[in-house]
Amino acid sequence: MALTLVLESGSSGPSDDGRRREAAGDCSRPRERMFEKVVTPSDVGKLNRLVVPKHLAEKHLPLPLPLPGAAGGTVLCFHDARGEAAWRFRYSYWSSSQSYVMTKGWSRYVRDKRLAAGDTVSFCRDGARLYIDCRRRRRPAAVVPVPVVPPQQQQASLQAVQQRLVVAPPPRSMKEEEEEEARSGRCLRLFGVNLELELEPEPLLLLDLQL
Amino acid sequence: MALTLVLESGSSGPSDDGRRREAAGDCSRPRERMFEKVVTPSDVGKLNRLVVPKHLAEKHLPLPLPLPGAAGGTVLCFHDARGEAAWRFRYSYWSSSQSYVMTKGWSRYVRDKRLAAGDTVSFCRDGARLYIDCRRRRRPAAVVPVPVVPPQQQQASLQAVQQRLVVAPPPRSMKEEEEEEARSGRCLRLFGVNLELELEPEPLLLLDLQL
DNA sequence: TATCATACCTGCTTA
DNA sequence: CTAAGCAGGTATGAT
Repeated sequence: MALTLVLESGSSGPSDDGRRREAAGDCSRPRERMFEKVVTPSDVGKLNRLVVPKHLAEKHLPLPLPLPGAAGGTVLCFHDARGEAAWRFRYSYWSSSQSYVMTKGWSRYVRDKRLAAGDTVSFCRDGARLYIDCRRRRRPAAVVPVPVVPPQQQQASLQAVQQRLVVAPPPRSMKEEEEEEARSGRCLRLFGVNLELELEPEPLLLLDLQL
Repeated sequence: MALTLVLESGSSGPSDDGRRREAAGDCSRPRERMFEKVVTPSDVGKLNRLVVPKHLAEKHLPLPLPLPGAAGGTVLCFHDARGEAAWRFRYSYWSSSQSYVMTKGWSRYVRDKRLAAGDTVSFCRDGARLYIDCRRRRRPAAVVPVPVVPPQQQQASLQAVQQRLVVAPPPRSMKEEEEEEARSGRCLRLFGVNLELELEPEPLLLLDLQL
């Protein structure tokens, strides 16, 4: 269950491009931007693979060996936008479907980042170093305008909204997830609730509340 | 639909081990018993492979070459419990899943023996000679005790029971199936009904009635 | 083109 | 909690 809260941002005017990208998880810090993809349901589903559009793959990524089996393909190592973690994906060409795919390791990324259809993954490079990052799409959930209220009343407002929600089964390790989210900067912990964070073109603060 | 009939055995005292094993399809005639496996749906399905539990494989079977492709694996030749037929299976180690498998040839065995999930395959050896045998699982159907009745009343009893059963769709070739079953000694044709045969530790005659 | 066979892969499950 | 085993898959070449 997801709910989008729209709060008026305290900042005035359009935010600068760099800060917005940073908060949105776009990998603009590394030098060379390669490509992005808005992931499909298949990319984040049970097929455990990401299809890399052919023209992008051939333009930006090293050619994987077209051999079948373990001899074929390549293992690509991507760094997190913060350079902390490394993600290893098997990268192959599937001759049957004439397409380039990330296979092994991809499903873990989907799970760890809780990637959903419509989200965007972006690939960058800094010399030989590869980077991956992702950002949430704007959810098509109902937008609930929340009036700006004094801080002492905010908790009460959130609780009122929460009471209208059905709580989904909790993830395996709540603590782990919260910590990961907090570190990634894509989640804001507020009033004991993890809030997903997105910045819009408009000077709004969009909070995706995942319960 | 399956029904288990329990009849008191005419023989007195515990039956001798050899005869019981023989009737159950266990390969006790060859000297050294290796291991058994209750086959899973995957083992008899379209994956065309039998997973050999690792500890059993490493204890009893020769180490297959761990190379991929035709260079890897071994071909193992198994004799029927009667020593008549020989079954050749490719035996490999799949490093990706860390498991030992019988591949090529296995699906033919499944088909020829009409092996189903829950059935048991047993592997034995007599020196260098390898044996394979299988037996039907005991169906998890309700056990219906049938009192011992004079032979002239038995047919009537069975018919009375049959009337309470729902008849499942017939197998592909009934005649072929009956002949195969009769030859294998794993089925007893009685009153025009094929009965699967198992012997229990108790001096009971257990009949699995498959309708 | 359909089917089979090999070799990959992965989420559960459990010790 | 972690790691390993394995049941159940997919991908793709061979036939």
